[in-house]
Amino acid sequence: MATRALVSDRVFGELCESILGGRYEPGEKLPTQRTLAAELGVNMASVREAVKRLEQLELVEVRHGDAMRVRDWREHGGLDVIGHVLFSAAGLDRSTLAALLEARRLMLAECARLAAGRRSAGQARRLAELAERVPKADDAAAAQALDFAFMTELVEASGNVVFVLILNSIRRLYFDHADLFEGVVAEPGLAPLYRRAAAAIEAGAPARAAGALADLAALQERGLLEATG
Amino acid sequence: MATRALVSDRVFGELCESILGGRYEPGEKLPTQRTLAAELGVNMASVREAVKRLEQLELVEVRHGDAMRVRDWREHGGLDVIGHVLFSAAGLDRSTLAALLEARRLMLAECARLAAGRRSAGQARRLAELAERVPKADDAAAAQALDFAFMTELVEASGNVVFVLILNSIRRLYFDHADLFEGVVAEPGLAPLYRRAAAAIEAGAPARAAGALADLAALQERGLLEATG
DNA sequence: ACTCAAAATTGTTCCGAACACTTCTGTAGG
DNA sequence: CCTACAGAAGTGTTCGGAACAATTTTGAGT
Repeated sequence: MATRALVSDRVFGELCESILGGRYEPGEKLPTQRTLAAELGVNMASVREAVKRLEQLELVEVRHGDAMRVRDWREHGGLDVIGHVLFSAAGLDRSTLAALLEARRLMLAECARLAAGRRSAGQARRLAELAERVPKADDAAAAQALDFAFMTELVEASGNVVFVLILNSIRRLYFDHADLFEGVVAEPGLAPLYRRAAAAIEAGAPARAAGALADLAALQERGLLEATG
Repeated sequence: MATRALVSDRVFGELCESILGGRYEPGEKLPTQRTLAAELGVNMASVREAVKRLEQLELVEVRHGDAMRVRDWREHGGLDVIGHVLFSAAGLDRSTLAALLEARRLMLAECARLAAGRRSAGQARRLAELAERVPKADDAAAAQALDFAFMTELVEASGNVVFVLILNSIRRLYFDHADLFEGVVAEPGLAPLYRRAAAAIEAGAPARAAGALADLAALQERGLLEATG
């Protein structure tokens, strides 16, 4: 039984789209909370809960006694905003997708470089195992899950918590819209690259590890951009 | 006139510390909203607003009809969580700071590489200008502001919106705790590196640009870690 | 034209109630 | 004895209204 969507979530979604969709200029006043509640036919408390989330994302600025104002997400928004600009009402934004994949590729390559110097024995073993299992996955969903498990282990092995958190932000997009990301595992020729990466990390060869990950991610990138284009 | 802290902000802060401070195991039930409201002596609506922010950060999972449960921030938390783990109640976490600076260095180097191939004429000019102005800053605060302006322009020139958003997440730490980050501009010998970086980007030399930024960031990193150690 | 107090506007917090969903419990039926 | 189901209990969700606090606007008085 699909539980009914929360009222505050609906309000959040509407405001999010209005702001990210450019229906408000940065600095422009938002309608008052009372007005929003009346227009949307909901209680003011629900509006406030939605506003608190927008405030957490730094999409709006609220000042007691004054109006709420929208902020320039490109200037103040954090990484968690990316999902909302990738999938706006207008559909998938391909230039944002390209940027996302490029950033992913560069960061994973750097993580591989770090991992080659820091990975524990267990991490090296698990990476090797996952590299073998990814190509053997039954369907796209399983392959995606294994691919992400591989990347998660890789980033974990880099020993840098910041990259871990960045990957977490990306993971949400990956799984919330799994169908759109099937392309990352669709390309043939990926299997040897997983193995090359795992081997280089186990061998403690930073440059080779980074190269392998860059190649792997670039191939996934190509496949995905073609699939969605 | 410092406006009094909001009730929901106070609740948010307390819960945030409890969760990030490890006072709850991942998956453990949180007290009920009614209980929290009673214990903290506040209204339930204020608790809910705080919870919505925690939910946005994916620090808690709320299920209608069931209890609220804390999530493992290391597994689900996005980049925006970093600030709360860097500055917990126990003070500044130096290992997290080291990770942050390392990730910053690697990403800025990659941004410089991209920028060398994509920067507009105006961006190249502004980078060169900022490179000249940074060393001439009157005090630490001004130097920090110029340093960040330089990095902002650099990331902007990389043409990748994901890196822009990541930098935004980092900027908050930078400015909300400006005193702790004075070290980034304290090191002598930074001035020529800014110029080298700007020149390489203007010349369209990716490898040189990446190298210059890596050196620059590494020097800042050293200065900051020494200053806070 | 300027100053300052009052009014209007807007966000903030509170209270109490009703509703919706999940889990627990105890009873009836097998 | 065990299962299945209805009811009770527990918890999050939404609502309506009221009072409070901070800012902005207004207007009277100088």
